[in-house]
Amino acid sequence: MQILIVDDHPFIRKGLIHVLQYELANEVVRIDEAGSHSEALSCLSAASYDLILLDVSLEGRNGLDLLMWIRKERPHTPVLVISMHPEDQYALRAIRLGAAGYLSKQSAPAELMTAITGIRTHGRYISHRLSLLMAEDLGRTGHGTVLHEHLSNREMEIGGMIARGESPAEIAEALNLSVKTVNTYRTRLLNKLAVRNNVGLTSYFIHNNLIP
Amino acid sequence: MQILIVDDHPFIRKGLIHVLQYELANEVVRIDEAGSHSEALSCLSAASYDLILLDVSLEGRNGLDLLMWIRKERPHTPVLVISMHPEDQYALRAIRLGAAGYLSKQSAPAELMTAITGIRTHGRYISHRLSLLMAEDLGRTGHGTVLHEHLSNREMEIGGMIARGESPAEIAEALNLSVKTVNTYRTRLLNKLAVRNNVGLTSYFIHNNLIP
DNA sequence: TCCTTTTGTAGGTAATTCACCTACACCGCT
DNA sequence: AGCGGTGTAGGTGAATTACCTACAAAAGGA
Repeated sequence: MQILIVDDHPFIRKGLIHVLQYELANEVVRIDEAGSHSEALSCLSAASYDLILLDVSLEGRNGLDLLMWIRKERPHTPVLVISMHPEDQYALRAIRLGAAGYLSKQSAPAELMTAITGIRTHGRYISHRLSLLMAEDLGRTGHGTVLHEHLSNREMEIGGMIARGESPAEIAEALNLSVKTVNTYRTRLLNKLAVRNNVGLTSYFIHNNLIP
Repeated sequence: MQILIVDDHPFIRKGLIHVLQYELANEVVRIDEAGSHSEALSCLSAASYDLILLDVSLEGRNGLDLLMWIRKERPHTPVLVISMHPEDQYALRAIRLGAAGYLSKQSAPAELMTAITGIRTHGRYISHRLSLLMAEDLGRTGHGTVLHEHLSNREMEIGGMIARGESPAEIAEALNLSVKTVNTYRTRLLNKLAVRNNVGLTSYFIHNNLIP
């Protein structure tokens, strides 16, 4: 069994490895680690995996686009998304993007194994809480009570960066976009969240726990 | 050697334990884990420790008040603060509150050992980056305990208005000042609070309950 | 499937704001 | 008498914001 762990926190990687090695002691397991988007890409091009554990909050920006990449390029490799946010809107996004499961870092190590077993047998692992979230989400289709559910992934990503204090120029640089484009997203965010400026945006993101 | 790890992410706890056990293999080490404020308190009342590893971002943002408690009740137990934020304002706060060191979760596991050795020999571990931050901070704010303690009334007032989303022009209008003056206050606020822009200012005001 | 909306991208232009610097009166300390 | 912090404000150039337009690709609905 070959597993790839993508997370920019070395200690979390070690923790995951620790648990995996302990729990899968009776199997031949090879675990690779990637601490960044680009490391992940080189691992993926060099080897194939039976499972990828992916942290969505890679290096300040969104790991979801790595998930998208994986889903497109390696559609048969299951991805278990791990997040430091409590089970929340990221979970739904991840699942919609084709993640095989979603686990919060608050989870007990035992749940990791449940998730892995679930993925190996049914190809999916949906925690109880997550299924509730999904049901709720289905029931709400459309007229969202929560403004930010209508944000696209890109908007969410850029919103987070703005709310973390990065300047338009920095964001454009980091994402290889034009400053103009960043500004367009910003405008759309302000509209969708019904706020007037970056300050309102930041309040929104903080109060809704959209940023760490 | 007795170590207490306080972190609400089980995987980070496992990762830390993994590294510690590996690195301190030739010593007798006992490691306790606490996943919350209250678990930490019960560990602390039941045993004494040679070192505490503390995550500042415990659920309700209040890892720092656990630090305060420890400093008051167990002044001789060194606390190494660990955070998922990159080395930033939290670092300074933690150090001011008496932490023996500060480590970000992005750090390499090796740095954990450097930190622990530093703490055991000199009682402190200050990374290079952190020392730069501290110098910068001293040069800027003197020896303030709480950054916003040194805000004048006018600065506080205008800071609040900015953090509530009012534009410079509106503030000037409301207070019968020149936009230029508002801008001067803003600049002074950014310096005193050690933030880069209105977004940082807003985070500061929100997280410090300076606005309703 | 066809039509509409959303999303991702980006250009233009003008208004605002930001960054950084200077200035100066006043107030409270030492 | 002087020093540092506060309240006030001007100047200048850089950056950001505001508001528009545009268009291809994807998604979604009828």
